[in-house]
Amino acid sequence: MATKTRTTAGKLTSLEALGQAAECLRTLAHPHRLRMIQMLLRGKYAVGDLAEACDIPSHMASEHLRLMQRCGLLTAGKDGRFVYYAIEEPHLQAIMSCIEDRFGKGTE
Amino acid sequence: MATKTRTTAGKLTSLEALGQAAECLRTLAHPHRLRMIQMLLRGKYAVGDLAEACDIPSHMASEHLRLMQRCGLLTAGKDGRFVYYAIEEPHLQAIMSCIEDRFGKGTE
DNA sequence: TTGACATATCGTTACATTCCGATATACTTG
DNA sequence: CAAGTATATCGGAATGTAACGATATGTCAA
Repeated sequence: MATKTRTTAGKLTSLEALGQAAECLRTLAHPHRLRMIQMLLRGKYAVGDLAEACDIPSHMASEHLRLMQRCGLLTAGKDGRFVYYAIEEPHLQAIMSCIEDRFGKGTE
Repeated sequence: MATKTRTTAGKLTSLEALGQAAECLRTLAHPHRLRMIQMLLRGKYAVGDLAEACDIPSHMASEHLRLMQRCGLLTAGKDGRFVYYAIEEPHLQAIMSCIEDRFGKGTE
């Protein structure tokens, strides 16, 4: 067997916990969902606004938002006939910063 | 249509770029691959070590590592009959910190 | 060269996800 | 109440992904 070179030790996160993390990351890993998160990190938008920004029908936006809500990434709140989702997971800002740093914030 | 409340403005990342980001995140989003990355952030391990830590056959570890290499997350280097993968994407440390912060580093 | 080991690739099967049209619910206004 | 709008849910078709056994390549040591 090969050489194990321990440097910074410390316990590893359990595979079970990593499974939960993987579930969140998989939910995050969709271009339309990423755009919705990027928008919600910056302002307040209803489902229809997010759908329009992604160029998809609003019933599909609704499903994407539901998935993210189920993972605890977002929360939902009604205002009249509009539904506003908001960022719940605080680490989303850091992760989005990584993405913007690597893939660009949009050509100014 | 609903009210758009612009707060912090700035251009949005293109859907194309977000598609690439989503591809990377999808590759990341697997418990065994997350464990491999967590280990490689801390030390040097060969394929067999990573496979053993994930309790999977080494040919499957090899495939996971290949996927991560294709996304530019890892690089590979041979040493004799061993192959050592190493972190290439610098943001992996920040993302793993988010995961450890939310899901735990392992019970001490 | 032979045998043992480390890693990689191939082909298949089972399962999950995405997308879409159709339909349903909820709220507002006339 | 009826009509219009915003959002949500359902069912199926197409596609993608994970896991596995079998097999292949490459390296070392005798």
